[in-house]
Amino acid sequence: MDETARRPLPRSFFARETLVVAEALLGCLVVRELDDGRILVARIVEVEAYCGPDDSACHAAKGRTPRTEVMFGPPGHAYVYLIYGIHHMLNFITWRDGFPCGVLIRALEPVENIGAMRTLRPVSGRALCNGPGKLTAALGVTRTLYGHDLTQGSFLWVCERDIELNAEEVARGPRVGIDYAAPVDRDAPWRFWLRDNPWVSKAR
DNA sequence: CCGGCGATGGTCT
DNA sequence: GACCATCGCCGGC
Repeated sequence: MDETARRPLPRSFFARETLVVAEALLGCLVVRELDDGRILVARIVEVEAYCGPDDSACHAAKGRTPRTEVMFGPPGHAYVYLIYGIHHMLNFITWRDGFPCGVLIRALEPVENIGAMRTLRPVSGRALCNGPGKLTAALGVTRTLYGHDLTQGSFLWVCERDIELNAEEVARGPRVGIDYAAPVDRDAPWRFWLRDNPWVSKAR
């Protein structure tokens, strides 16, 4: 990847409706700069949209709290939280200031510096980053990146896709792991993935 | 290959 | 004190 291709996507990319951003993120590259300067690159192959206070699956539906504070701010920032006491989840904040919503990154296809990823998460095969808790481990993403500005080109950012993507390559369906949500939200087809991509997470 | 279950800690009631 | 936007292990096939 050359230097121009590593430019971070601007805030205007994230400042669109969450479903639009979610689908637009497919095929894009996540770039992670470790504290020692090493650069890890991976392609986004699966995401889920969480669409504001009226979406009962969205954390912000339960109100504004210290944890969800970043969701209520401007788009283009990282929302990282811990789930089940073990796994970090990585989300990108979308749309507009004051409307809490975002996109969960659920699976990545490793592209560059895979050896470093396997040091951070020593497993073989596709278990490296085919799940939301796996990919944060493989990229060394923790709560220290909570609220991080994704448009600055440091530590964590996103680059536009470097491949062609046709509409028929994109699949969509209900989100995973939100049984507690209202039926209308449980059933909403707000999970997007690259059809047939082997790095997509196992449906649970 | 698969299904069930325990781990583990921050967050909110 | 309950709830989790999950994962890995273990046992059964």
